[in-house]
Amino acid sequence: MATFYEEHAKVFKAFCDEKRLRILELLRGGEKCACVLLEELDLGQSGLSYHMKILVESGIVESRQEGKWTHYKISEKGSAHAANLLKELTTPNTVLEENICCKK
Amino acid sequence: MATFYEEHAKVFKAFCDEKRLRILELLRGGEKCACVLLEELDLGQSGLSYHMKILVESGIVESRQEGKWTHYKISEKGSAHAANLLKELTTPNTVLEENICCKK
DNA sequence: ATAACATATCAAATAATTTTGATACGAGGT
DNA sequence: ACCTCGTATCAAAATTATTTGATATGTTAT
Repeated sequence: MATFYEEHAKVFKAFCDEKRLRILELLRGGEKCACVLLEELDLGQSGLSYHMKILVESGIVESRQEGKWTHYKISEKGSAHAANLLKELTTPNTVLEENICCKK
Repeated sequence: MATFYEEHAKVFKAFCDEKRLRILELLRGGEKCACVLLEELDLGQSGLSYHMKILVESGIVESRQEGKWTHYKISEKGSAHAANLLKELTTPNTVLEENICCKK
């Protein structure tokens, strides 16, 4: 199917998984480095890395490298984009098409 | 993991799948019955039913029975709830915790 | 250069989701 | 009551996502 469905789906993947929701909850408290997230979560190192990649690709989280550490935080821009997208996806189209259907 | 992560994840599952995004797009044009959706989509009858169930359970779509037909439309209430939730999940917590981390 | 550490990537195993076809259920028409 | 039609449910197969452990990459310190 067309590529922008994929793009949109990717954004919301951030919110579709319990582990990722937990991570976002932690990041609501401010920027955190991977080592801190690891301590708080029931996840192995590679598992965390996997989820962080999905979060970053969704645009909801941004990462910043500082020496050997990677810091993550919620992206305001990404969050705003997701919010706009959600609104768009659930708002009636301007085109007023009448649904003649199930004639009976 | 705790049950309200599941609840939240369920809401956004609506937007995580390309087929469902396509369905929502169709529903943006107004209420549609399953038979119409079936014509427009590359999906079998039971497949459509499967996705509609997920959409309804997310709260984003509501269904209405009319004789043997089921009509679906986007739920304003459900959409608003999702929008609020998204905002909540991406807005900094009030608690100003400082992250002493990676001391170096 | 080497060692130690933080994180990323890979591949295999496991689990969850989606698709598909068969069947069941409920409503309307005869 | 019986048949037909629209939709839902079920179970099996196919696909995709997640977890796990091993290894690779890049950074800093010695």
